Amino acid sequence: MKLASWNVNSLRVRLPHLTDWLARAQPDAVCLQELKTEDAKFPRAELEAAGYQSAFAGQKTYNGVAILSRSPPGEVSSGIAGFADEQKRVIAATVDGVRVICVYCPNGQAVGSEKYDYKLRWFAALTDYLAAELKHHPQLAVAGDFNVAPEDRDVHDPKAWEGQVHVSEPERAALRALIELGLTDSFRLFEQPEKSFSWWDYRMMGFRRNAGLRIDHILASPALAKRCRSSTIDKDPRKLEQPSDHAPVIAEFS
DNA sequence: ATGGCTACGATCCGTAGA
Repeated sequence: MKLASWNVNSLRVRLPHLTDWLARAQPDAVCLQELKTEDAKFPRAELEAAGYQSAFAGQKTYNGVAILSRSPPGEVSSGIAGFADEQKRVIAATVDGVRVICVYCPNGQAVGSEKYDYKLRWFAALTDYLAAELKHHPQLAVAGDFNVAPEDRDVHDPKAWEGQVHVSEPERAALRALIELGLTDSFRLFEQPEKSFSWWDYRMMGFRRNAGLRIDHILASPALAKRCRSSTIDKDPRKLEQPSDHAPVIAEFS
């Protein structure tokens, strides 16, 4: 099973890139974030024509998540059970026997802000939710935009970013708490190039300078991690005209 | 120098992302 995650930063704008990429990369399932579109405008037919079924939870302008899959998605649910949230950031479905949970974690804006507090509360709720999901689904993947760079090697300039949102210690601790449920960062199961990132700022020629962060992750449960055969970041779509600021991340399972 | 792009929705800029 080839599983991918991609923050598309507007599904409407990125649909041509997405369908081209699906045809080329041939994933079995894809988690999408930042659809920025309401459900009534979700391009279900176009994606079906590309060979993918869709489960989605969208809203106007902001957020929005989807899971695309070649096989029919089962047991679809959205949101975090027990955590009331207007923002559409989580959708889950069972695909080919794997519980796939697609997440768009809050940005946090700035350390100490209201949005930062929300980010930390959201992570705590997600951790409780995943603990319960893991009990029911030994084969489980959490894939998405976590908006946290786990370690300094996931940051192009750790000194410049020190203490900032996306790398601050409370955020990293929140991600660690989630990982300590028994999840594995699939990317780090394998030797990787130095300075591997999944997001680059649109400004200041961030991509050309490789001034990026690795904030998009595919986490695997113990049983699923054993099946992981590769984990990569596909930078090619970031090179196109009018790209998303994120690149797709991919993990393959036997 | 705290900016720099991009997308959105409603304009002719503000909000948000990261």
